[in-house]
Amino acid sequence: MTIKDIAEIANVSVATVSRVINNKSKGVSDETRKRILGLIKQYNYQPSAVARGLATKKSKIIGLIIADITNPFYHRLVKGVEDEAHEKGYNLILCDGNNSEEKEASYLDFLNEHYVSGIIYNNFHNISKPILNKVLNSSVPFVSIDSRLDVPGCKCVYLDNEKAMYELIQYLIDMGHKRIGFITGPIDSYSTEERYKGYLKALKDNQIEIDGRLIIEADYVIQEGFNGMNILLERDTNMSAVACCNDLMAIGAMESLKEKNIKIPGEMSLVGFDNIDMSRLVTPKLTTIAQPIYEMGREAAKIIIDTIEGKLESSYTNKVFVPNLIIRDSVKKIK
Amino acid sequence: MTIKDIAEIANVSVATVSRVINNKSKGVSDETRKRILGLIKQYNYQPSAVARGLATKKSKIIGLIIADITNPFYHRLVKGVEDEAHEKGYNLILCDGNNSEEKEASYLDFLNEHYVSGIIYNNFHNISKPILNKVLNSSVPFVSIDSRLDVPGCKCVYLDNEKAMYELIQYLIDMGHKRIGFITGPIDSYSTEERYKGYLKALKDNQIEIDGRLIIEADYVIQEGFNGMNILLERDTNMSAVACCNDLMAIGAMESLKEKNIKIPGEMSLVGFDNIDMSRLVTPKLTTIAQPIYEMGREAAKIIIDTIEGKLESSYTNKVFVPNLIIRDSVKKIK
DNA sequence: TTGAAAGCGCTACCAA
DNA sequence: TTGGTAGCGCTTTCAA
Repeated sequence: MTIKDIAEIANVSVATVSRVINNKSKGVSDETRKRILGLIKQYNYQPSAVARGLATKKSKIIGLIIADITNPFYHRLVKGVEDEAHEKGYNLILCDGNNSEEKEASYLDFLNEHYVSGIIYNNFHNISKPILNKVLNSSVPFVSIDSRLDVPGCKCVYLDNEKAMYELIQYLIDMGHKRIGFITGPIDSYSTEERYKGYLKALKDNQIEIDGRLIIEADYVIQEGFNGMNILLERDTNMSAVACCNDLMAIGAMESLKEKNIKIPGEMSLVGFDNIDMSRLVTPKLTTIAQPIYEMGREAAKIIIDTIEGKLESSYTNKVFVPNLIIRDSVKKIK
Repeated sequence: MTIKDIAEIANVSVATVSRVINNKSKGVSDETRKRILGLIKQYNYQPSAVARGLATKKSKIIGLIIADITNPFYHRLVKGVEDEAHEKGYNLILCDGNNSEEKEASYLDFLNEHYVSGIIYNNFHNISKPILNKVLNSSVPFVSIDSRLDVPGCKCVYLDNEKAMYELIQYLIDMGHKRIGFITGPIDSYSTEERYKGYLKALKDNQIEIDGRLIIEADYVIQEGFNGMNILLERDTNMSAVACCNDLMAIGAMESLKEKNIKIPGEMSLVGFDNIDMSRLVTPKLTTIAQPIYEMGREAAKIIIDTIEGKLESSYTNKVFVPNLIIRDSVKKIK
């Protein structure tokens, strides 16, 4: 069933049918419109998105590239993007970049070949030159989530990560901790870098010496938190607390401590970042930073769609979200 | 940059260029082929998937509809589907049906309008008539995951859920439990139904009386496990163990028990189903059933692609995977 | 308000 | 081995 069939049945031209399926307000009489709508329903006609795409060079699709679908951080983000998109009549193609540049590139090509109308991008690492060039060349609206890009025309939505980590560390300090371990994510990433800054600044502002032996770079997965804590524990650093750059690593660190029968928070305090579901289900419940991740997803989708539809106010810059400290049971007050 | 541009630059016809981008083995001399390939690279030409789609009525896309991306059960499934698809040159459109028929329908339309070549489908509930009709009418290859459909031409991949639950309950019985609570998923679903059967059969085979007050129907999320356990606890049933139809609900049940200071497994044993990551991170670590979910995803993708490419052996029926009991710390042996 | 027709970028068939 | 070209299902411009 094509537009031509409907046109023939309705005894009108395809142009007229096209006008009604595209909801053009003028150019077709109410009577004709109603009749055609009826036929469309009756014959269950669905216009080919592919043919429309070819004719218009547009689609109602937005592509969402994320680093790893296995990471619980993304789920509410995806929901947020999807809910917003769906409400506005857009569909989502979700791509798991798998933290691989090759895979990201392949997805970017795929999205372009399908004339997607916009791309929302995320990665654990800073965006690489080749990838960025691909994006810039394709000239589809692009928003980056969870990192700040200094690229003209590219909007970003992210958390104030420096502030977040600063608050978290300040909390630890307020609880009496001075020797604070730090397990970071990959350091070549905007959000990690900012969190690192927050850590350093909090220590500095409290006149606490920075000790490189307390700092470990890891990779945002449970296993790496586990390994990181093991290494930290081997170094004789006299630390009383460890801050992890995400909850997953904090949970890994927790496993490491449990394995060694080190009591949390009795002998070691621990904090995470993200407030994933798991963080309140482990024992002890993890103190962490909540990101309004669902809202961030929605905002990203909103920006993309407004851009696509030419509705984005020219004054719009980036959107920075505010962190929220969630105090639970994994930190002990020490003298 | 279109095929026409390349053809002009190369001084050949578009037909020839088409032959080389489609890797047609014959019809192009090696020399011409090499030259065109060079040009394509040089000008960074990407054929329009949309135009190809229109011309061929096909795409290299397979659609994956899942019930809820928030459920950790799906992540490895998605990875499995994706890895297999990617290796074979297909791309994935991931759709979160959100357990809503309306949303599923809308995604199905979307996928059809984009000429996807195959659809992999999952849902917590049994597939509804309208949805099934949509699928059947569209005549794209269709495989159902995690449930068994008796529809001609539709292949299914799923776990032997009855056997799995039977083993789990038998294990509980072997550990001395007789009064065993059961928190099910939505009962109008193939996998849940099978698990229910397994529960009943295990009790029966061991001459244990079935008590309806021990059984609660819930909805596969943490909160429902929590509520379910609350209700079970209010009924004076003298139960010593509870089996949940997934880990998420078991974890919710665990929260309920902890809240009431009921020791696990000291005073109440608990088992889950799925072996999601979380199940080994909670305290106590959860005894559960592992599904080879990544492999199930791969298999589903393999079937779909083989079907698309006409390579599926006509003898192929459904693929049933074997469960694996994972014994951890949440069950106590009683006399 | 309506229709005719060109064109979107490809594929595939038929001829050369 | 190559090229010409109709056609895929739609949108959009121009004319009626």
